[in-house]
Amino acid sequence: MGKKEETHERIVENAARMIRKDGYDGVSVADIMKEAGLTHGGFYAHFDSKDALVVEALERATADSVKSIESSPDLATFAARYLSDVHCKKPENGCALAALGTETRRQPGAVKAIATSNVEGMIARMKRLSPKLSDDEARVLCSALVGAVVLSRAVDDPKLGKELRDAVTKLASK
Amino acid sequence: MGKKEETHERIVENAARMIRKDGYDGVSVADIMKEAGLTHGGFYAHFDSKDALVVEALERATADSVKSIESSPDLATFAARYLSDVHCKKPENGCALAALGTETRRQPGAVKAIATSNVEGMIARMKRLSPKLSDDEARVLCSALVGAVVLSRAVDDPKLGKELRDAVTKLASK
DNA sequence: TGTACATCAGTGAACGCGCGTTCACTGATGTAC
DNA sequence: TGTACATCAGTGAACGCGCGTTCACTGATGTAC
Repeated sequence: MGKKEETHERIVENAARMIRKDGYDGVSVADIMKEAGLTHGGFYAHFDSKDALVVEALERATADSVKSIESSPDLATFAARYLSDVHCKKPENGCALAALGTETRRQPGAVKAIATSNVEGMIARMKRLSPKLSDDEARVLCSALVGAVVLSRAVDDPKLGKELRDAVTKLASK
Repeated sequence: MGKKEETHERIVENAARMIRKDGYDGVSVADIMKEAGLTHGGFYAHFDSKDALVVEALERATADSVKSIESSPDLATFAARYLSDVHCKKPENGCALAALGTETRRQPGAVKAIATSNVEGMIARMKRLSPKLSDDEARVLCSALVGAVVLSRAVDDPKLGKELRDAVTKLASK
C-alpha cells in the first residue's frame, strides 16, 4: 500500500470514529485532518468534498458493525455485547445506526443507502446466528436493540438506561 | 396573556417543531425568529441564550408526546399511531425521542433531563394504558417503538421501514 | 553512482458565508397629570 | 380629553468566530540519463 493510500485510510478511519462520536455536523474537516496529523488544506487531495468523506467513513463504520455480529458465537452473546455498558459509553467504536440514527435522515442519499444496508445486514446476520428467529422477531429485536442504546445514551439516569437494556437482553435470550 | 407572552409562546412553539425537524444544530436563531415573523435581534428579549430556548422547546415537544399517549384509548392504538406513516413522515409533530435521540447525548444537562423524564413518562403511561404490561415488557416496547421509528426514518427503503414498524405493531397488540 | 527534472501529497493563507450574540436605536403602548 | 413622558418589544447593523473550500507554494520522492 502506497503512502497516499495509507494516509487516506487513516483519515477515513479517524473520521469513522469522530463522526460516530460527535455527529455528522459536529466534526469539521480541520478536526479530522488534525487528528490524522495533517493540515486541512490537504483534504481535497483525498476527497472531492466533506460529504464524500462522510460516505466513506460511514461505510467503514458499518463494516465494524458487521465484524461485531459475525464474531459473536450466538444471538444472545451479540445482543449482550450490543447492549453492554462499554458499547453505550463508546459510540465512536460502536453501531453507526445507534450513534447517528436520527441525524441520518438529513444526510445525502448515499449516506442513507449505507444505513439501509446496515439495517438489512443486521437483520440477516441475526437470523444467521439464530436460524429459529422469525423475520418479525428479528425486526423487533433490531428495533429494540437500536432503540435501547439510543435511549440509554440520550438519558440522564444510568439506572434507567440499564433497565431498558436489561429488558431487551432478556428478550434476546429467549 | 400579554403580547410579549404570546410572542414568546409562538417562538417556543415554532422552535419545538423546527428543532425536531432539522436537529438542535440544524436550526439557527435567525431561522426561528423569521418563522415567528420577527428579526433575530429581538431573540434576547425572550431568552438568555439559544440553549435556554432549546430547553423550553424540548419541554414543549415532550408535552406533545404526553398528549399523544393520554389521548389513546388503549396501548395497541397508541403503538399504531406511534408507528404510523404519518408519524414517520412528520418528525416535527412527533416524539422528540425518535426525532432527536442520537443528538441529545451531546446537549446540555437540562436537555438530557427532559429526555429522561420523557422516557420515564412514556413507560409509565404505557403501563397505565395496559395495566397487565410488566415493567420489562413496557421497557422493551418503548425501546422497540423508538428504534423502529428512528430506523424507518434513517433508511432509504420505505418497505424496510414499514416491515420494522409492522413487526413492532404486532408485538404491541399481543 | 550522481545529477537534473517532473510529480504531487501536503502546507497554510485566504475566500465567502452563516452562526450566536451584542447594542444603539425606534416606535408603539401605557401611565401621570 | 389631551399632552408629556417612561417603558420596553422589536429592529437591523455589527462583532468575532469557525465552517467548507480554493489556491499558490514547497519539498520529499521517483525516474531518466
